Amino acid sequence: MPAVRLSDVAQDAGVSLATASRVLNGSTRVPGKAVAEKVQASAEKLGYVANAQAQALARSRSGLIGLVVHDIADPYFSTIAREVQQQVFASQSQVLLTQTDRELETEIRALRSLLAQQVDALVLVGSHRYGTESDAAIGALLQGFERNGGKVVGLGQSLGVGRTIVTDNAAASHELATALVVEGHRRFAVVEGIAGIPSAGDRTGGFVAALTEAGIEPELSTAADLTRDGGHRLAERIHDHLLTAPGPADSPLCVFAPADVMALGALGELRRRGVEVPGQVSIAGFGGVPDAADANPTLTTIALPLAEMARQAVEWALVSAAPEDTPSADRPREVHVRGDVMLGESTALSSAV
Amino acid sequence: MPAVRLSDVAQDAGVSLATASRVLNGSTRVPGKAVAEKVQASAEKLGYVANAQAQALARSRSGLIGLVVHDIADPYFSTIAREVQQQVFASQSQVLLTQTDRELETEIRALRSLLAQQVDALVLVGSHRYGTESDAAIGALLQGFERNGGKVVGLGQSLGVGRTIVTDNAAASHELATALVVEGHRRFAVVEGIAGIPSAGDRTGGFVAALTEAGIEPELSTAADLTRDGGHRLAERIHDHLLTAPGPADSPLCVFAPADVMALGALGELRRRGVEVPGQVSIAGFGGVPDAADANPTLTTIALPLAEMARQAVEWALVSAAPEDTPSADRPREVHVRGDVMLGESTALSSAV
DNA sequence: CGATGCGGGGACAGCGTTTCCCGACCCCCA
DNA sequence: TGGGGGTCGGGAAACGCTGTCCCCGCATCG
Repeated sequence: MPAVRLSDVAQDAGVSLATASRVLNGSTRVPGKAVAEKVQASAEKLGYVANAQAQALARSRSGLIGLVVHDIADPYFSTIAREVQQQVFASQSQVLLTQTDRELETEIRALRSLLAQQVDALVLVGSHRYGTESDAAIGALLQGFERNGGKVVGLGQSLGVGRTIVTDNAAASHELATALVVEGHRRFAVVEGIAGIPSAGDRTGGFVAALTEAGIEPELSTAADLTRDGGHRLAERIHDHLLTAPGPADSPLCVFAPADVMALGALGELRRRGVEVPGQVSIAGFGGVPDAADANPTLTTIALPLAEMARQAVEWALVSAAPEDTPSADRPREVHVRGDVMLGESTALSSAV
Repeated sequence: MPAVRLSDVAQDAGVSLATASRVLNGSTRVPGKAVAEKVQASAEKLGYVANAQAQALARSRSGLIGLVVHDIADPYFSTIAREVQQQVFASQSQVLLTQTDRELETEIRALRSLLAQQVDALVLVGSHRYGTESDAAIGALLQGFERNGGKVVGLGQSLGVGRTIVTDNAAASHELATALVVEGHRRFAVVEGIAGIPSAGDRTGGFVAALTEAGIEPELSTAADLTRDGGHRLAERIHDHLLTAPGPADSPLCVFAPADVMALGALGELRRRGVEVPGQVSIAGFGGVPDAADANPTLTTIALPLAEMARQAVEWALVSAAPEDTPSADRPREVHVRGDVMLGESTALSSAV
């Protein structure tokens, strides 16, 4: 009835606990072939499954990786999560999934429980900027974790602790805005930065900076969540704005949503409201989720190599804690990935259609 | 340097290990107020975080829930996963995420590791049908798990073990097909059942059955993965088929993809190939993911209450193992959820446009 | 032929908690 | 004032496994 333990196997095989353990796990000491086979047979027969908790306790290594995302239903995060889980699983470890909902409190709770679970490493995707006043608690948790031998990998932006895979949000958005202006866009709407989510702010910031350089000021800046539903809300605002400020008929309003899922939501809602995209409104996103390429119109966005980023993160998360020596040359603290401007149909101008 | 242990706290507070444990966890015995506060203070001061592994070992309850999905990047699964994680986390437990990639071997490995982690419950989403020859291994694992007090919840179809939240795939698809025929569709293409994924087969099966009742035979049946990319492939086949069998101009070919993500992928690829949807081709999916409503054209699909299903699953997964008595009346082994036919623009007929 | 290795197996002490059991103390009632 | 019941804190034994140390026996070398 109760699960079969290692001692059961050892007894069945007529060997000691130590020997059974050595056989069934990758110990440095390899037992004799005959004994090994006997143990294997017993384990098989009894259906032995090692108790990972007990192993973790004894080894002080849990084989657990904590993954922290804002919202797993967002394709940006789920695309990354997919790859992370696969890689981690391939390395005999497990992924503990947590979501923050973009709430600082939730994130702290999540980190606390991950630490309690003795995760070997933490992969934080699209997180807050640590080191600022408000989230000192998180910074402290992370630093304590690292000091105790845990590995921290940030995906999307710098953490001030651990290693990070960063995209230059501002630069990419700058590039995107420039491209759009070059294409002929003159009227813009952006999403206001969201407190605690600097990456979104950086994106909007870079975008606006490029506009400023081109002598353009966004005619609308509105706040909305970085979710599909936030996109719906954004679309409402756009729609309302268009009623009061239709502008020249041949000049569509170009909307920049700092997350693809938001842009996709906006696309849907705009269409529901009878707004033509492209045509009356252009829209661009950020992230390069697979959905963007299949959308109608195809979504203009910044394409990030999400799978590669995830792989890099896992690689870092899984390196043996041993070589803690040279964090400089061949062991960079930070890697930059480029986001490529992908001009889709969603920002096409009528002259170009 | 090493993490602070309970004994450190006890020592700092000048109490015994037992007392400290009682204070810092919801024990039945409540220690004296003065002592409790002293312990709390010490814990706070030292930054004590309980070692969940050790607790699990001592309590023989890990607080871990194993979530098994085919592909977390599929919005169907990620929508469910979102809700599952939230609910589980709200109950102080954690989610261990695994993906099967629709591979039986991978699923077995995943289950094995989840069992090794001593998960309290298993939530299997869109899994295989157990009890058949090929996956007897999985059935055995699951039954052994349940016998040892683990809870098993299947989401999407019956497992033959544990409790399940089922949708009548065949009936819903039947209804969908009927609705499409009523709308005036006469030419159909379906996706062949995929070995090991009965739910997809059931869906196609129900769909085809309804067609047969209407005296219609699908003119194309093709195999493709239940993924976005499978949808792309499906679109290729459709496109090729249309070249050889264009059919009457006013009668579009209606394609049924047994997963929304597949339908969405097909939508994108068809458009890329210059096929009009609706118009030349109609397309319907299954699942009712949020993306379907924002798509252009909006996707005809069977809308499932994904969030509710997830909540029910977690509720079952978290019930205390105690009341193992009445699996009949108020504790049903199975709950059925209805899928609603949502007719979207993707299957609109020109006469109806 | 005796000493020295070495390979292979076993005993045992943890790993950090929980929990059972026991003893001490206090309060109340007789 | 003494005894009984109830409360509250501590000691210690698990929980299932790993890893260190030790021991035994055999082969090899001097």
